[in-house]
Amino acid sequence: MATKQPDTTRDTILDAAFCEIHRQGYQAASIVNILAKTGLTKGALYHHFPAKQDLGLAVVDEIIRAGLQAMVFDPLRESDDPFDTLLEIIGRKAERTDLDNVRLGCPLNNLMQEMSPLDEDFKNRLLVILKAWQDTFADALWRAQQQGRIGREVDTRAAALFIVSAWEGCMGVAKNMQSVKAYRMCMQQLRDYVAGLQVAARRKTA
Amino acid sequence: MATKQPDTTRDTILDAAFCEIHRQGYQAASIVNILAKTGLTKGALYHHFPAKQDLGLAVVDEIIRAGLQAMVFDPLRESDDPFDTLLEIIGRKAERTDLDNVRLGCPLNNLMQEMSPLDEDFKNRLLVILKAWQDTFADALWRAQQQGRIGREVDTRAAALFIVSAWEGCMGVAKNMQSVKAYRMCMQQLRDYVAGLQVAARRKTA
DNA sequence: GACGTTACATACTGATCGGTATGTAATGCC
DNA sequence: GGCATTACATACCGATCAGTATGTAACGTC
Repeated sequence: MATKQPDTTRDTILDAAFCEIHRQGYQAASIVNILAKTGLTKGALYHHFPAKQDLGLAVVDEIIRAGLQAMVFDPLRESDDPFDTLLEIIGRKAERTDLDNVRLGCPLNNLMQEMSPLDEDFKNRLLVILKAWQDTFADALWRAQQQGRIGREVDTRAAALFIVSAWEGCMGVAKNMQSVKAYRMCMQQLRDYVAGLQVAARRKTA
Repeated sequence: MATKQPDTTRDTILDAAFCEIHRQGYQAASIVNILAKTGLTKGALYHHFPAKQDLGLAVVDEIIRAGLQAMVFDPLRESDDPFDTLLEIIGRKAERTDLDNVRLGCPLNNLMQEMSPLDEDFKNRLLVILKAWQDTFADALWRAQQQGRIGREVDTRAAALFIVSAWEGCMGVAKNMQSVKAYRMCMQQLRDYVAGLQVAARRKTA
């Protein structure tokens, strides 16, 4: 490091923190471990982040949320053919996920499971992402419905919530199995479910 | 406590440990917290369990696994009408789940997400439960298929894996939302998916 | 009813944690 | 080019952690 570059330093810490939190979870993530990866010291970290929680929340906002926004939310919102785009996103996600992704799981889901019952701030930040995800899917399904691609009887918000849930569930189970194959099999089932929305009226089973 | 009852003491510790782990996660679960709930001391705990990990694994085997066995696995395996029983289990689970259940989430899923990448012993024990779950569902679907209740084109093992995944995903997402309503909505979608297996041939979307 | 064993209680240890107080060098501004 | 201010580094602190060493009382066996 030639000179002082505070923005770069901050990003370095943020990236290392994301990595450590992704591997160990937030609570087990060690400040000294994070710093060891960066070659920096506590002075640098606590200059940019007042406390460990601020670092964790910054990871949520600036890495996890931003990543989902770029990979899923934006493409879907900007698509003129949201139904096919949704199917494509699910399929591509299944294809591109490798063993490392499966091993560590979804960062969003990991943090939700760990932190939601323990910390209100985390819960609220994560909830914003989750709602945005559900809203994005619900909007895509609603537009698909307007386009006549899926049946009018489909409850788009319920379906959107279910897709997000199943999506995270697939990753969670595959993570425990440490199996890319299981993940793809599971995501294929989800894809079939979504594809099935476009044809037949579902029987009422209440 | 009148006299010494080693089995009772062990169960007391085990129950308190389950509760603490369910609330805090395994790593954040504090031995002293567990003991504080029981009124016992470290001497008692480390007499019955050589290390914290043994306590955690005992919770997995003797509480989580045994609970699922009694609530889900056994009823489904013993049922002569596995398809309706499966639908009933899903519906009853959605009905009986209250805010406390949603807040803390599924103990199995919590531990899978937290411990699978970190500890081989935990991963393997949890994997046994997950496989048993998938196998139970797959067997139920297979028998339903033999009975002509669901279509011959259904991949029973893939569907079973998906049901388990979506089940856990519903609870995980509802946990973050802290919403029983969202959980029930999500589980209803899962129920619809399962119910949908019995009628139409799914279109191939490969 | 002595006696070895089981079932605990008490007191302590080293390691690690997040966080802080303080020092210092680079930077931007005039 | 002095001079605050920013951007770090270093050294340290109290709290908490899992685990252990030791003591002691109840128990089963004869």
